[in-house]
Amino acid sequence: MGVSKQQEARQAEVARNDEALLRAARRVFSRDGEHASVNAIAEAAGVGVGTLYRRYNGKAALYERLLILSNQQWIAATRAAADHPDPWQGLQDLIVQSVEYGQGTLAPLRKLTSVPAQSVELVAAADRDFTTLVDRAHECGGLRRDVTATDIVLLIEQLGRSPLVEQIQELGDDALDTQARAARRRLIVIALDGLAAVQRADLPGSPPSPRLLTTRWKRLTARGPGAGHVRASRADVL
Amino acid sequence: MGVSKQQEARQAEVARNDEALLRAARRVFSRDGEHASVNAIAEAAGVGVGTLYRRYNGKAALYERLLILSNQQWIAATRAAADHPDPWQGLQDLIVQSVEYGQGTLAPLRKLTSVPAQSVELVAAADRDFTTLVDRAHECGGLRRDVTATDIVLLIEQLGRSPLVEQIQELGDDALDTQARAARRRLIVIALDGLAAVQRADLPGSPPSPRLLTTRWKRLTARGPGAGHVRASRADVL
DNA sequence: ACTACTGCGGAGCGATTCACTCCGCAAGGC
DNA sequence: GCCTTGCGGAGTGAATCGCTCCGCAGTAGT
Repeated sequence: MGVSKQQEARQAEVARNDEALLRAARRVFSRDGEHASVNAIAEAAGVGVGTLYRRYNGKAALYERLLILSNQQWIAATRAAADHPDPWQGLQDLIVQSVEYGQGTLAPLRKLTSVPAQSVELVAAADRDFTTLVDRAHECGGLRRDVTATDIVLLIEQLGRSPLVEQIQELGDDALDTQARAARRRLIVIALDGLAAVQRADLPGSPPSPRLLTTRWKRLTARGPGAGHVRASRADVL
Repeated sequence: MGVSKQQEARQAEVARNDEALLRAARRVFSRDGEHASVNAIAEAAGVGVGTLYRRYNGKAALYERLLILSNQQWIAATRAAADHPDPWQGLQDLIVQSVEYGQGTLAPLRKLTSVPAQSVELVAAADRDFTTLVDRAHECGGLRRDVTATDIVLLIEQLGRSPLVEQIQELGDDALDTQARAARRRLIVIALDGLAAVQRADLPGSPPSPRLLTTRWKRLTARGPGAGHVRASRADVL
């Protein structure tokens, strides 16, 4: 019954694999929608498909697990926001947090599974809390009055999927990834400023490099020597 | 050589088919990215695949055509915006127009084809015009100073793909589609207000119906009688 | 009435990709 | 030496892919 240090290390590795799987699954499901394939998920997680199927009964089960986690995130985030002394600041934090988590990005896959009934009532309650929070943000003078809770939910969904971040993620360059996320953060702040009733703070970080618009068109796999030069241009795509 | 009225009517129908094809192709490519299939495009356009292949050599050729049209839209839009007497208003119009056109949404398919060289230089010139426009919008006091041209391009791409609009489009309900687009328009205005240096106008239209969040989960095809009732809930997906 | 022509839908083709199974391997415990 | 645990990925039939091609409907010409 004793648990050796090796066993602990092994279990830790298992847990890391599991987390990588869930993270990769969320990314691929979000990016590819109903066309997401288990092979793509396993590859993105850096594991074999066998590992995926040892933990989940199939694609639908994995998706359902992600749904539950996402619901939990929403419930926890609304609760935390409601506890914030300043409703408007609490709402802003909630928006940033939810956008960066990708709240709402799993939507197009609902054909895969039906609702996990275990959390549907909790989510409904969280939605009510959220509406209350929006009302309080109105009353405290922080949130502009012509914006509704529905507007904000739509805004979160709208910002959750970022073409820039998704495309740059495929390049696998961590530094670039950080830049892309920082660039999106600026967009979020712009939107938040659009939500504000009054004053305005500076945009965070330094301005995004225009290279962000071109670097992502680089090929993932360098081909033979001499053919590796690819002119990147926004004109490639639009 | 005389052209009869029937022939004219026939050609008009052909032209309508062609436009439906392009419109559907843009929608499907934008929604499904690299997983977009020609069958899906033809079905969305309401034509057979044969009709698609009579006009285009293949998927790549169709995509390339869309790229060229998109480039032309960008070139024309930047030119028009540069001609606007008020740079800030011209920029705002450009943003709204480009977002609703879906400028930037074809990006993930670049593997299909290489750049259509015919317009790459024109696009580069349009990009320069755009940067100039942003500078002028800064100088005239309309655009907040810490926002760059890159920020705005990213913003256009970010708002171009709308989960709400895409999902509701699949329902095929025109009235609902109009509502969804109006709701997105509000998000655009919120973002534009976040870009503004000073004052602020009211959000356009009436607030979006919360039903927008649930209606889109309805099944597309009603099943047998008695099984048609589907509880729609945001909890289904997040 | 008959033929020629045009634009069309979609059945069908081989090739590819899908979700999923299963087996051999590596590494530590006993 | 043998068992257990966790793993990667080749292999499976089924489904879907891009694309071709044929039969059909409607009109013009004779």
